[in-house]
Amino acid sequence: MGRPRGFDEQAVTAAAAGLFAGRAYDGVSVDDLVQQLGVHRNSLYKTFGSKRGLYLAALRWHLEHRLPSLTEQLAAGAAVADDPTLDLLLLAAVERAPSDVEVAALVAKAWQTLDQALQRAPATPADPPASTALNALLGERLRARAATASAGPS
Amino acid sequence: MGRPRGFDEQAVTAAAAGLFAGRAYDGVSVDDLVQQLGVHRNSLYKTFGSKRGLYLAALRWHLEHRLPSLTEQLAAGAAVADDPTLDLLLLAAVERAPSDVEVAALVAKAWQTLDQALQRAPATPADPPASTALNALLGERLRARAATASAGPS
DNA sequence: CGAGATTAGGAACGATCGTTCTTGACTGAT
DNA sequence: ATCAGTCAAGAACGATCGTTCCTAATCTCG
Repeated sequence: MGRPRGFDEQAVTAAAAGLFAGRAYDGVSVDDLVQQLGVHRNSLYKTFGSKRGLYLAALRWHLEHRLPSLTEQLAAGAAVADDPTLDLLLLAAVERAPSDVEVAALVAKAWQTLDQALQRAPATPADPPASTALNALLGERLRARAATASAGPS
Repeated sequence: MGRPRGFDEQAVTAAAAGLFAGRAYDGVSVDDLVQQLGVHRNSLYKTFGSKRGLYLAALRWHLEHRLPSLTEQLAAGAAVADDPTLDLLLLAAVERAPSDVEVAALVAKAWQTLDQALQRAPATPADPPASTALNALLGERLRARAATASAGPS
């Protein structure tokens, strides 16, 4: 009953995550989302409730669909240089988590998953804390991100 | 000639850095700055030119005045858990640097300084790349920050 | 073929953003 | 004392923010 949806909710969610991985939360306006995702304002608000709702959905989607394969790659020792999932997590942790408990919870869960995956990496002789491997990875990605300044001041 | 300035420019710069270390750039409004710093709008714009000007001044000030002592502590092996300088750097690197080449340059310079300081840390038997120590430190601070969710969603 | 329901399209809302302007109070040098 | 120059106080600006509302267009089902 009623007109069918003209967009794929999952595709939109994933695309939104791409935007949120590139710029800060406040740097992505609803107009940007409407334009880049090709979905109308009304549909966005009907489907996700609010900008924050879309953000949370995007974060959740990435954590659920992309994080598993990412952890596999990491556990296999592969270098994942520019995975957008890491960027999304980085931004979520630094910028959103301190002022949004729901984001903080999602980020904490992601850390947990990644820690477990990295601990089963090619064994090190000593026994480092479970977190050191992920810390190093995050630091590395953080620096790589800071080095990719593309646009002008504002 | 003229009425003397009613505030200490360095103190204001430092205080502004404190605000920018706590929230994202877009999350700190000019009204916030005016209110928290106790300096009038006009004075801020007269002194720093713009919000971005104040941000850059704050970042530069912290890098020039706080980073040296921070590197000393780090080189001495001290644990600097909650230094606001690190938070400011973290936020600058993740959120501002990708879209502001000037911030990116400052951040890169800070990395360089910290790398050198950390490489002279209590010698490790092997010879890790110069960056690994800092990477670990950044990762650690990143996670600590994400875990301190205080305020509600919005 | 109509009801009923849900979408797309786009204008419009109040709030807040960064920035500028106007006015008057204050200070230091002449 | 006077004048010039700076600062303080706050109103005001246009732009943009996230969100809502209204009006068709378009689909499914009886």
